[in-house]
Amino acid sequence: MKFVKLANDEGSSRSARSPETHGRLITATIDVVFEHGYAGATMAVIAERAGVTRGAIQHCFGDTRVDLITAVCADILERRQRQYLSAMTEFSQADFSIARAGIKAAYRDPATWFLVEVWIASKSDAILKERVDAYLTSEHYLADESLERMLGTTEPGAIGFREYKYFMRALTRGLALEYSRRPDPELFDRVVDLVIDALSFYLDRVKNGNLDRSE
Amino acid sequence: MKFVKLANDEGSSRSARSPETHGRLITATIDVVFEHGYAGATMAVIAERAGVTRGAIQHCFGDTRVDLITAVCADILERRQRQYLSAMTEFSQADFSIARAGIKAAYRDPATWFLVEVWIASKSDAILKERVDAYLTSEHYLADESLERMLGTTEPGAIGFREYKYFMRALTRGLALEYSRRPDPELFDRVVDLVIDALSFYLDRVKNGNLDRSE
DNA sequence: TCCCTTACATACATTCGTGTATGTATGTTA
DNA sequence: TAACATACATACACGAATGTATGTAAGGGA
Repeated sequence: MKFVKLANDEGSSRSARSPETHGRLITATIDVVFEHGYAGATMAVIAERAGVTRGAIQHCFGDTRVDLITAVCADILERRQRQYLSAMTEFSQADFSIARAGIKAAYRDPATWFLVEVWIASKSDAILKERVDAYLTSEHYLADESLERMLGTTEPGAIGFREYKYFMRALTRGLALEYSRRPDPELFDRVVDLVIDALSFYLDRVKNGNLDRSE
Repeated sequence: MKFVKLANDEGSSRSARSPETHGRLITATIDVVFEHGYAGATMAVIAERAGVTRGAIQHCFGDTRVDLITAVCADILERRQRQYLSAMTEFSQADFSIARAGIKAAYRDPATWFLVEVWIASKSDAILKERVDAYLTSEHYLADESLERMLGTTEPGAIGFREYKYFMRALTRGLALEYSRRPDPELFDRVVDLVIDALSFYLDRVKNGNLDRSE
């Protein structure tokens, strides 16, 4: 039987195509989950988005769907660890402007919502849960640690710091959810600005004991 | 063939049981979606949770799964409209303490997360989307209107009010997500308190032009 | 008391997605 | 240049969930 030539079959040589296919499958997976949800991210849909067939997925990431999802989670975590390390060397003195930029970057990143979708799905899929739980937990810790560094000036041991971290997580994920429905970065960036303004102002006053006339 | 007697077959008379079954199926659906996600909320699982068979669902809510989900959405919306109306008559003068209570109640309500799950699922299911979109939009408007009434003192027309509403939505949904993973009301209530404290304090100062020494 | 409607329970077919196996073409190396 | 490994494409079987149809029991009105 004859094999139809696909779009990615032009230009690059065959042997050099594997890493590219690998990368395209990962971004395709994230994008499809971002747009259609985990349940809508079928192997066939992902393969079509990447411009390959299901066989390519099998070859690159293993036989099962969970293998693919797990690989994508690992890739995201690895990327974020690198980002975190480079950010840490770049900013020696942490303050609110870094947290501001961090949240803005995080809620827009389809990978953020991808991880949420995977986590939700893992609630009803024991096999998936077993495979990805370590990655999700690591990302959780990474985000926490990152926040502690970004907000270092507000004293991690201080009262309310744990609530603070949970708030940042909830806000980021809530914005990621809204963003997946309605990608309006300008609006959501203004939301982040408003909230960070209020929080930094409030925390600054709390530290200095200037809370008179508050509601 | 012989029919096995089920648990709900004792006590109440047969004709009086329908409204009860109806209600139990609705709460079962919400709970199962809350715990297992939309994909994990199978007809069989929902029926088992409610203590009936799939036939009961068919009889009460129609032939398809979308019929059931739609009915639950309608029920939630109706209930929230009633809550909204009673809350509006109860509090003539709105302030931040009402918003505080409203968010605390909303993020804990499994129905909040149910609606988010349904909305996510509707992204990859055209038929579901067509049926529930009106309800989701109505709930959106209801929440917006409710917020405007609760925060009436901060002048809806003022700058940043739209950002304010989106923030409340993102926070509520983000907390609902965290809550579905880890039901720790005390922790999340403290998060709400922290944020509302900061926001009310900040907005109060903005109104009075007292923003010196802010970060 | 007979019939009819309500309120379910049960059974089966169809579909859709995955898991698995196998086929094909190209670069590479001996 | 022949064998082999890589990098995919294709085909099919199986299972789970849904959609659909039919069966059964109990209460109420004529």
